Amino acid sequence: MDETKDQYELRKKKIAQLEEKGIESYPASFGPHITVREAAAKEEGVTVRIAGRLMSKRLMGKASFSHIKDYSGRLQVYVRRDNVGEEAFAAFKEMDIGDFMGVEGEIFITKTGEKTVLVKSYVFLAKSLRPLPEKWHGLKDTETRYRKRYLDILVNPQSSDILKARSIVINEMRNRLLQKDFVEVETPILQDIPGGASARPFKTFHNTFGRDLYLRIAPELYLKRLLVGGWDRVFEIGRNFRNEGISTRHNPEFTMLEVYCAYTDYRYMMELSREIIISVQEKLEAGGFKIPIDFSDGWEEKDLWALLTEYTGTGFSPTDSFEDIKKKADKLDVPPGKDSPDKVIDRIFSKYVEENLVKPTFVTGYLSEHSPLAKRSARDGNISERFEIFICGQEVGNAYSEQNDPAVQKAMFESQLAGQGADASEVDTDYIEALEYGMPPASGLGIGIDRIVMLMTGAESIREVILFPMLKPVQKDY
RNA sequence: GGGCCAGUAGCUCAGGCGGUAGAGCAACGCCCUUUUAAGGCGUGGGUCGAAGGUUCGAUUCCUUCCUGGCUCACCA
Repeated sequence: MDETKDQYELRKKKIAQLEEKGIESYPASFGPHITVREAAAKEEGVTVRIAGRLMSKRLMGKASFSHIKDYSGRLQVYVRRDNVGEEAFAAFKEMDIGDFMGVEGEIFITKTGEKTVLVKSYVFLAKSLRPLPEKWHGLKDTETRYRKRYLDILVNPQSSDILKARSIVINEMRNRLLQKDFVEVETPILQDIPGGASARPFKTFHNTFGRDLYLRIAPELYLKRLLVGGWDRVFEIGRNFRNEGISTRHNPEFTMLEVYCAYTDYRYMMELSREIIISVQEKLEAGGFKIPIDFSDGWEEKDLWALLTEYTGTGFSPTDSFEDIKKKADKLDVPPGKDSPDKVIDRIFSKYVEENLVKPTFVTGYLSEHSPLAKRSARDGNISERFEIFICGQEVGNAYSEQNDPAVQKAMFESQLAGQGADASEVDTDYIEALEYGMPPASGLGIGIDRIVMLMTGAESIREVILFPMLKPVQKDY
């Protein structure tokens, strides 16, 4: 039989059959109803109206048990010929798994103790033309899970949970900051001078202005302009774009929280970051998530150079010359390459130290020449007032006392530019001018939200915590 | 970009050291009014990732390519 060849064709024909019977295959709405979760909480005998997707169907001649799923959960429904009538029951038998329906009926409890809706009437709400992934194994193919995320979150509860955790994380961060009197702002994503970090930007073009623009690599310089304007406590949660490698920890667009607080220095940000992360953990745990790490322990401050010395067994000091560092890198089997000293240090750090920083740790002691936007330490001009947060061997945050001296800032920009060569953009003179009007002393913090969600959910890949991660574009005939 | 692994039915997976493939779920038909991975009997469904090569013959062997995953390099 040709008709049975293709499930898709068959289901399309069912739409025509519905229309013949005068049943709309894609009606506009269902009307008042409650969620599946709410319905499941009702007592026996209560009449409920619910709507959702048909996820299973166990048909026994003249009756059928099925499960209906909406965003709040699943509930069993029991459709009996004697309750809905012969015609409606025949139509129900024609429904496919994946179709949407709305039902009205009475709550009862089955022999096996499952709360169920004894359906009195139902309406067809939308047709599904393609068969859903397998009910037991779900959808496993990684590529398909990312490309067709709607199927992944539909049939794989663990995927859905991780991505919902993300929403809780962001909300909790936002709420905490709002409670503390921070103002949430949105600054430009399209920028003509991409600044605030060192990374290669994405380039785009504005037709009316006839000029190149860049997708931001960080919002930092705009947020600090707000400090100049007297907005003393600001934060932004938003997307940054960096035109660099993709890995299990890097997506070209990722979400950052950046916070700035006037009249405080980087020590304030230690407290704030700790508070934010712990409250996020508590919020998730309250929502039933099991967090694999205890974030309440740790939060010790450790010196970069002491850590390097401890874990490599080689003495490191901030006063080491580039030659010294290269020699030590060589001994430690780290290719020094042609990079600047901070990159070599970073590489040694990644290889020997990072994995040991399991408990939340504030790493301090970063060289000021490689932290152009940070203030120098009053005690040691070589060192910046800066820390990075490491948890579970991953860098999740970066903070410093903000450089607000326009002359020093300008000099830092210029020397940084000189060191970059071909890749360099230009000095953001507009930003320097803003500083010249005066910026209060302030501290700033950036937290990578994707990575926090990874830590909180135990996700192995950043792609598990981003709904639609960047994949190579393909032309595929589905 | 380098290395390793993978791609077989809508989904989850077997298999084949060369003779064009199987299971479960899903689908189709019949039976079944408390099932829950419902059950029973029966049926259909595949350019075995793509293209070349070797061969009488390739899904299987070889080469190249595509896609993905992990990993290294670079970055957050």
